[in-house]
Amino acid sequence: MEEKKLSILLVEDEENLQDVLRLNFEMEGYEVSSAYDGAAAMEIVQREHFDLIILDVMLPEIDGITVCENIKLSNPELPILILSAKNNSGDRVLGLKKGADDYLTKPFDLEELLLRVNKLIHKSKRISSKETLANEFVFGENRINFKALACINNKGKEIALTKKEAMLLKLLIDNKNEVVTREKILQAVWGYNVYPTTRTIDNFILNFRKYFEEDSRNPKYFHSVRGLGYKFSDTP
Amino acid sequence: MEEKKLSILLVEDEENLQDVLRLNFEMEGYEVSSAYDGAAAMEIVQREHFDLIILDVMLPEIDGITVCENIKLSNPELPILILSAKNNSGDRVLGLKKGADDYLTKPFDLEELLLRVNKLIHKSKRISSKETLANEFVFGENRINFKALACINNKGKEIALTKKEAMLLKLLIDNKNEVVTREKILQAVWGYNVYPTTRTIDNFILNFRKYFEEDSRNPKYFHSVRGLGYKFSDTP
DNA sequence: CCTCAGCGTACCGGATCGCTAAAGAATTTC
DNA sequence: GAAATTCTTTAGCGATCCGGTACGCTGAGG
Repeated sequence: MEEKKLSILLVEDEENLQDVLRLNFEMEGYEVSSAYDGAAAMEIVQREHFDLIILDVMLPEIDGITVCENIKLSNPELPILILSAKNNSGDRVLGLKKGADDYLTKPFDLEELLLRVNKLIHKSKRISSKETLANEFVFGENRINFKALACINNKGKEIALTKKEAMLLKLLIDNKNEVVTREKILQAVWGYNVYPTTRTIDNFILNFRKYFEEDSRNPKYFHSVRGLGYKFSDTP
Repeated sequence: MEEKKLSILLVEDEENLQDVLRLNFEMEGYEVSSAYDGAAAMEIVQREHFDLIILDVMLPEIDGITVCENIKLSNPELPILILSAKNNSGDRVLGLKKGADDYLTKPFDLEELLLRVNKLIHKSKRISSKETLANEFVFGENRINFKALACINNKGKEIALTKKEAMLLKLLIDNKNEVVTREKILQAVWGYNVYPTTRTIDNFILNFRKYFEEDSRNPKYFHSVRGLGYKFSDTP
C-alpha cells in the first residue's frame, strides 16, 4: 500500500519562520499546509483533515490560545503544539489548560521541535485492525474472502470484488457497527485529505447493496448516516 | 465508577523536592512511589506497574537519561517525564531522543508539571478506555453508542441519532454535571461563525427529552439552566 | 402584571443521498 | 499498440429527510 503522508497545519504569521519550518517538515516527509492568522486556521480545520497543528500564540486578530480552545471543542483528538515567544510559565500553563498537547517557547531548537512533533503525531496514530485478518468474513448468507477478492452472496452467486471495492468493504467491516465518515473513507481508500463533493462513494455502496442485501431499498447491513458516512452493521 | 488510582513513580534524590512533589501528586489523587537513585528505579519498575515515571536527570550513580533509555527498552508504552536543572536544548533533545515523553527544566512551575503529568497519563489511558470514546455510555435505562450513533432508550426502543444530535449529546455528556452555555454549544456543535437562531438548541434538547426522559416535563437528565444553557446530570 | 426564557408543534428549504447513464481510466486481450 | 473489456469517476436529477425557523403557549422572576 502506498504510504499516506501525515499532514501538518502550520499556523504562523511570520513568513520567515513559516518557510523554515515548512522546509524542515517537508524534509521529514510531512504534508504541510499553511495559515497566517487564527481565522484562516479555524476555517481550514473544518474542511481538511490534519494530523497535527502547530500554532503560534502571537497571531494577528485572534490569538493562538483562543484558536486552540476553539479547535479543541470540535476536534478534541487533534494534537496541537503551541509556539510562543514568551517564556513565562503562567502563559505555558494557560496554553496547556486550554487543550494544547505541548508547548514550546521561542527560540527553540529545531531538532527538539521535530522530535516533539514526531512524538505527538505518532502517539495518536496507533490504530490497528483485527477482524479481517482471518481473510474470510461471513455475514448473513454472504461470505467474503478478502485474500481472493471473491465472495458468495445470499443467492449463491459468486462475485469478484475489485481492488477498491475490497478496500472499502474491509474498511467498513473493520469498523463494523461504527459509523465511518466520508472523510475517513476518502483518506483510507483514496488517500485524499481534501474532500470534494463526490458521488463516488455512493456508487460503491450501491454495489454492495446490490451484491449483499436482500432488499437494497431497506438495507440491513450497509446503512447510510446522513451527513456523516456509512455504517456496516453485523447484527441488525 | 470505582476508578483505580493511577500510580506514579517519582525518581528524585533530593528529599525536599521529593516531599513537595509527592504531596502535590497525592493531593491530585495519584498513588506515589519513590526511588532515590537510578538503580532502585529500574528495579522497582520491573516489579510494579506504574502509569507514569517522573525522572530527575541528576541522579547518583546512573544518570536519568540512561535510566530512561533502559526503562523504555522493556516498557515502551510507559510514559516518562524528565526533570532537569540544565536549560540547554541539546540536553532536552537528547532526553526526548532517548524515549522521554516530556521534558521540564528546573525551576519549573508546579502547576505546569501537574498539567503535563495529567496530559501524559491520560493520553495513554485514553487509548485503552475512556468514557465516551469507549463508545458506550449508559445513564438510567438508556444506552448510547457514540460510534454507531445508535441508542436504546428506556422503553427498549432503538433510536438512530443524527450527526448534530450526537455532537450535542456528546458535548453535554462530556461536561456532565456542569452547565454548558449556549455560547459553548454553538461553538462546539455549529462551528465558530455559523450561529443559527438560538431556538434551534432548544429543539434538540426537546428531542433528547423525548428520547430519554420518562417524563419530559420533569427531566431527570437534561436540565435547563435559565439564562445560561443546559446541563446533563448523570446522577439525579 | 409584565416580560422574557424556555417549551412544543408545525412547516418549509435545501443539503444530502440514491440511482441511472455515460464518460473517462486502467487493464487485459489480441 | 490498437481494440476490447473492465473498473472508476463524473454528471444529473428526483426523493428524502434533517434541522432551522416561525409562532403561540407556559411559567418563572422581578
